[in-house]
Amino acid sequence: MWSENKVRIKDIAEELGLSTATVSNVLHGKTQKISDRTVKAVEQKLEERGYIPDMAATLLARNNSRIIGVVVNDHPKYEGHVFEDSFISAAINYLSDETEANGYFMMLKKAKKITEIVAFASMWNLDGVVVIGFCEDEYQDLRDRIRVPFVIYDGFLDEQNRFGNLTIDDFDGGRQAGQYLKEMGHRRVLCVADNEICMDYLRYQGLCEGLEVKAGFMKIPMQAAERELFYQERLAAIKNYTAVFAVSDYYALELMRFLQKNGVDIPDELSVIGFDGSREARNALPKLTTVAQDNALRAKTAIHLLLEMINGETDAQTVCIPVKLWVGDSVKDLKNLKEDS
Amino acid sequence: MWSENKVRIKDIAEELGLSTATVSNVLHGKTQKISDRTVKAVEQKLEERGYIPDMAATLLARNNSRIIGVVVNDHPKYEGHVFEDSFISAAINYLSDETEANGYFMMLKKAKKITEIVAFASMWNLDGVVVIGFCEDEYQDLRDRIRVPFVIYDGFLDEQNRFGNLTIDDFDGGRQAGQYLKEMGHRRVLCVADNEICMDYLRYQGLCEGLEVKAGFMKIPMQAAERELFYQERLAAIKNYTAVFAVSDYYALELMRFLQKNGVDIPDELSVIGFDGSREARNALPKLTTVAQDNALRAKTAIHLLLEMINGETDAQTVCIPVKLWVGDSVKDLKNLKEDS
DNA sequence: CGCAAGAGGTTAATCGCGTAACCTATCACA
DNA sequence: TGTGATAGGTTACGCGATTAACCTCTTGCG
Repeated sequence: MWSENKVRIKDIAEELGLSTATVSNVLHGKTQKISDRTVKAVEQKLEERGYIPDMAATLLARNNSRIIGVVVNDHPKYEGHVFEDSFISAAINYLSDETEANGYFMMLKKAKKITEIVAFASMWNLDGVVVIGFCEDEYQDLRDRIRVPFVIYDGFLDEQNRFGNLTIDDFDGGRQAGQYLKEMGHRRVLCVADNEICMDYLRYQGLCEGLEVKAGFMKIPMQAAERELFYQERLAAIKNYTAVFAVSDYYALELMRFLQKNGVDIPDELSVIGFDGSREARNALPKLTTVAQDNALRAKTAIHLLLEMINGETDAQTVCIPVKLWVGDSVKDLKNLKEDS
Repeated sequence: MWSENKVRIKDIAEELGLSTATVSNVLHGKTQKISDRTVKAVEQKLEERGYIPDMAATLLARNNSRIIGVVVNDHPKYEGHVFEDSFISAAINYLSDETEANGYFMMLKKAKKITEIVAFASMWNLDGVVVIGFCEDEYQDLRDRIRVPFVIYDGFLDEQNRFGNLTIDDFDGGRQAGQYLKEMGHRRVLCVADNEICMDYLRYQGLCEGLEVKAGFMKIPMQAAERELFYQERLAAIKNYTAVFAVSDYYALELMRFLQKNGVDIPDELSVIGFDGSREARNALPKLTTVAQDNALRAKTAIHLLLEMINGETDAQTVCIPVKLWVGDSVKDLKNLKEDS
């Protein structure tokens, strides 16, 4: 119905009076036992006929698929929009490039449960999986059920090295922010987070270390709807500080907008610093200074770790990705008040 | 190495002393010729052993793949970040949901050339393809080379109905913006666009129609680097208007930030209205009023049109998606100066 | 002269599933 | 008693590619 039929190895072989094995061997560079003339002839015919391998047949015939699955937790908090999240979409973008660069295909999927990942890996004979956004016990569960290696893209500190696992150095990120704020002359700094454990607390501790003085800590509500009122009630308290460090760009930008709406000039009256290095941070007014993660590096590392695990070259291990401060316009220089530009 | 081996139809059949054909028929609901006892037994065993079909084998055995490809033009202007673009990532998100809801798989790919799409469709036996971001002659080329139906996600007006093609009603979008501005008492309105043809011009014409008066038109440079200076030189001219309509949220937000940086209050001194309904618009300060596209509807329509084409139920045709004004805080009410909250 | 060792292939099984064609036993009915 | 329908399956091939095992013809060499 649409254009002519698909070209198969068999067609190529028949047209040249050869067997399919020979054509297949040429395709895979196993030309030791084939004369140069034949190789040339096959290559030319393949080119001429525009041969494209059938993946279904290829997958079925060999025992590795060269497909890597990327599975993202379709968490309710995203309300069905996971792939639009800036961290996730960056992950997808870079993972796509990186799998392709290594000669693999990527298959993308949202999942709510671990069993979906297992089924996904099984049905497509995935060589490995990158998982994003699940929690620790789910990963333990996954480890017991799945038959291929996987890497946790947004992992956590795990001294036992149970998983292929990527983390960032949260403490160092906080420290860099703290040190920068100190250099800019800030001493009264508030840390804003929605909990006081794990990575958020590491970031806070790093902040204090960098500042060389203890920062304030404010635990904000998880529910977006509650936060506006929460901030409203604490506006005066917040204005007591010269700078606010939020544990994510999301919170930083939200707070920045709240403050601006309430007539607080950023950074003149209050400095704000975020964490993530999102595009939103770079597009904000003023540009949000933030502890930036290198998403490209993270994806590269994830795929390389996964491939090594697939090839049995390495065991499950936690790899730490460095972070680096990105300077925008949201932090005021208290020490050095001459302006440039 | 990782957990036990995969369960095949053959295993199920052997354990029950049946043939694989019977198991396969149960799996596909072809149970007319199978006794209830056998059906129950098979179903139970499938459940018990956790059978998951092998897609490679399935694809190979039947002549449709139930895979839909989504191919996005990896255009240089995105600098390798296509999947992070807000329009694109929304498309991916909704298309993923919609393919799954219809029992299809989605395969995602960046491509630079039409031939990559053709090869992609061929190697995976795609049933159909959704393409995003290429231009008209490329689509014509694609039509001649590909063997399966495709739908253009971000299409254009095409009276000849040569393609499966989605457009929005650009004229009506402009009209809605114009009408709203008129209701808000604006008469001196400037339209900002980077060209004066096609959809941008339709939006401009719609704007004038809605306003019931001719709007100004300003063609801005394509190059991001040039625009700041361009605006700077025309700041006074721009401030002569009471409202600016930009043909995209991207331009609207960029202009809004520029104006704010230059001390112009939005919307008190100047109103701004955008086009697209992006997340950035909703998160801006002030929230950007914008002509919103319904991305969920677009994806749903794209998949339905594609499936109809796949099933031969419909020919290639252009489908128009309605747009609807989303009211933020970036347009001042000039007529009715009493404020509510 | 006879045998081994390449060179240059070919044959045929296999991957897991789908499906058209075929088989067999039972029962009804003229 | 023979015939045909029906229920309840089974057999066997094909999908397209990979690959181990197997040919056959030269040529070299003791």
